[in-house]
Amino acid sequence: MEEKTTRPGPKRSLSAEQIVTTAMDLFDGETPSIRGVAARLGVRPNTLYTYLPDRAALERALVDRLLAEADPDLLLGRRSWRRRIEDYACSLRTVLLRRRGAAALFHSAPMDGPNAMLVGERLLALFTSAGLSPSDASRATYAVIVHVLGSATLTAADLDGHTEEEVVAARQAVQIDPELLPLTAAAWSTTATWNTETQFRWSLHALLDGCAAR
Amino acid sequence: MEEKTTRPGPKRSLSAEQIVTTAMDLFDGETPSIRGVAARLGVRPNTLYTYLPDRAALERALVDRLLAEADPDLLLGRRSWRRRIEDYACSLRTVLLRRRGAAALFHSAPMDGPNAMLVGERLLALFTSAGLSPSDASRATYAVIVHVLGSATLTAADLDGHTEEEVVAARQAVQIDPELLPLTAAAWSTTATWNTETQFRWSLHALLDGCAAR
DNA sequence: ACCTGAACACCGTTCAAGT
DNA sequence: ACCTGAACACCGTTCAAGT
Repeated sequence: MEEKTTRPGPKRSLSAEQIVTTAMDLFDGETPSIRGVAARLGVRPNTLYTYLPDRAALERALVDRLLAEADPDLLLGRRSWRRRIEDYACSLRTVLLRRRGAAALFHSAPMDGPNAMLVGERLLALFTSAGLSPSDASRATYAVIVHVLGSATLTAADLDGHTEEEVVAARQAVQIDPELLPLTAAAWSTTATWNTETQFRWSLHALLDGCAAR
Repeated sequence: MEEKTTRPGPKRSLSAEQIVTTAMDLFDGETPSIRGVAARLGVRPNTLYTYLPDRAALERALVDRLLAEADPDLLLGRRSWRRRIEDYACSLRTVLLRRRGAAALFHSAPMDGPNAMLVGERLLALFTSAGLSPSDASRATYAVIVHVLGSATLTAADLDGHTEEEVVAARQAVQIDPELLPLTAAAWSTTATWNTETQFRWSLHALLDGCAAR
């Protein structure tokens, strides 16, 4: 009677949770594949279909895990509403950059899991406390989500396993013809740092300024 | 002597341009595949490797075509700098939503083609005209790019072939428990419209406000 | 110089069969 | 109830061979 973990079923050697956990350890530049996860678990690919309807279900579960890994509690506490949003946003960015291929998941899987809803609720609370109407708070919430995911995805693609320093150095080395693209050439030292946390914070800051002004 | 199209080579039945053009017509929810493009051209998959080094090259070419299709000339003219940015941004969003699977391309392929550079230069000019320093103009440019691509990608995933109206109606129908998520429940009528052009314009507007305040 | 046949190492998914 | 063997319909890519 003590070994009933979730349901009576006794023969079950796996679980959906275990599959998702295994998949979380398999990020390496690609989204974990059904066959890859099965191989890691020492099982045939089609075995996973006992626990998951399809690959999309795995992806949705991974999305929710990643949101939790960034620690939604960073949205609580007594720091300013802006600080709390920035802290969670940076944490999520870090999580998505550490697990290569994680950012891309958010663009094929809907964010409707429990952690997504929790993060949404807390962002709404923060924007409401900043004086926004419920409707504007909702719009601001999505604006922040778009920024974090869009930025993390582009940066993940650009890093592609290299460090931030390497990528910035490589971009700095590019020569822009000042005849053809004068402004691009003039601003290139900044443009070379587009995929850094500094840029991420700058644009998030600008976005929050614009939202707060509503 | 009149049939030399680009180079002397006489036997060549294809060209990289033709391959990319064929791929442009093949968007349907997935990124066009090497094998799919080859089949459409009535040729074996490996034939394409005569013209393209790999799939990544095809994707980079498609990204630049899509940027051009949105019409970078919308960034010119005598409308206000904000209007011009919003017009091009909305146009690019429309292009990316019309060609299903197009938005996802931007997250695997670098934006370093001629049209990407042109769009960048023009955005820099607009932000400079708004009073930003070269460095801030560069940061604002990337913030806008992140917003447009992030937003278009999330919306493309959410639409998945359905119309905006259908998706909004489906989200409106979702019931949120006001005990568990009071703010989410209260703001749900707005949250249901996250993937609309109205939301897109709202958050772009907020972002531009924040950038202009620098 | 260009195109192909054949192969390699992958995918997600289905379905009938075994235990 | 769970797992598997075998198969299906796909991928991108390589390489030796044909023209």
